[in-house]
Amino acid sequence: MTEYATTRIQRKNQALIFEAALDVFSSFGFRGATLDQIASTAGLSKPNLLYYYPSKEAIHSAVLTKLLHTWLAPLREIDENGDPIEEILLYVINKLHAARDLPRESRLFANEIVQGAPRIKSILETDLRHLVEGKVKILSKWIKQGRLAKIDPYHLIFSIWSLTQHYADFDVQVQAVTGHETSFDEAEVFLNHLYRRMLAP
Amino acid sequence: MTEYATTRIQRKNQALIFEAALDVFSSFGFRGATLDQIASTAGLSKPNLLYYYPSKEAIHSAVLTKLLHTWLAPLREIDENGDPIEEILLYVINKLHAARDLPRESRLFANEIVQGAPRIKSILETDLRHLVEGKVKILSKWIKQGRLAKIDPYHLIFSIWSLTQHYADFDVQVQAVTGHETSFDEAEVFLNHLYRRMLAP
DNA sequence: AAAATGTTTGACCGTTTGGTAAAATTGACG
DNA sequence: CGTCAATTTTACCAAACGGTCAAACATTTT
Repeated sequence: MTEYATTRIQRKNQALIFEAALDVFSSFGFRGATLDQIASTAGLSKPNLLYYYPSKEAIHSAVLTKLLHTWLAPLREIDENGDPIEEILLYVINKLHAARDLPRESRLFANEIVQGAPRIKSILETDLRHLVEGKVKILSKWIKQGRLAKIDPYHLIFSIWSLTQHYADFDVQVQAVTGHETSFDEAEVFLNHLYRRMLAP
Repeated sequence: MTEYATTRIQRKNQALIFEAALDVFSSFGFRGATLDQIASTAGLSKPNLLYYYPSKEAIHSAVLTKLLHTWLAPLREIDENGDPIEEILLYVINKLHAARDLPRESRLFANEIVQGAPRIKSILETDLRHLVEGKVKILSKWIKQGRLAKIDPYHLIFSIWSLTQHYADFDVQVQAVTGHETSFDEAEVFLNHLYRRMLAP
């Protein structure tokens, strides 16, 4: 580790740690996760874990920052030149699929944010805020052009986040209430109806 | 405490503990909360706290079960004999106001559920499930009568939960993105538009 | 006021937790 | 193969944690 290049072993173990940390942090939150748990999930000893990352905070921070980009990717794809309703619906469906395919990532952020986002608040206030601002401008333009219903664009984005991530973050509740595995197909039909109806100018 | 009647001091301290526990558990989750923190928030010593409740689990459980009823009250109010859309919108607005006025309660459950609801799963699978089942029947009837758009009633209820609780549970994110205190008035306008549009038959 | 009951506290305990030090082991490479 | 760096392990530490106990203090009851 004194050199700058990463060795084969480093790459392997960092990948193991990343997977394990994502698993454990997303299941139990920062405080609820323990280094022993992450270490044993990764198949390493605790001191070996701390050979790669200096602290629990460092692991958590590394996982969060690495995933933030992935997590925000669908929003970036909203295209100013596309059809307003189809662009938004594409975003909705992409987010829904992300909730289905990446539930750990969703819960990782949910855990962090529901507890006040102490470790990523600054990122939310800068990167996320700027990204949203840019997309809000596009949405506002579409509304002004009469191509979209007159709705608050911020709340539109919040609604997409909450409706899609709900299926990942509160999956236990969804399953407890319905009595069966969450049907993302049903959810897709529902959200499709909801957004087409509400967005029509 | 050997008698069954509660004394003046017991009532006072139990109220203090309840408030403190709600504060701390809703902010940090079960694992993240500590007895010392709850005790000092309540203005009591830790052994004194444990004089009233036998364990941390017991405090958490007491708070959860006591609040569950309050938390589910708005759903109970959906009236079979009312106007479908107005009944649902009343529920939406009631839930939104609950998110505004009782954010700690919202986060308490959010924290619990996002981590797999280990301590209330059985309640979700029985009480909550039965309650929702009853309301789903009403919604289904309304749909069959053509008084409501053809949507999945389960997902309709999930959508209301997620859209309203989002403003309490992910408030830091909402504030980080908008740059100002959450406007529940704006949210109300938005949700009113959303549900009227999507529910119209 | 004395007795009985209810309440509070300080001192303490065992376990878990995040983290460290140094020795032992493994791997890379001329 | 030998050497040096990279990796892993064993043993350990201090702090924080949930919880206990017996003694001290209040309050109510007789």
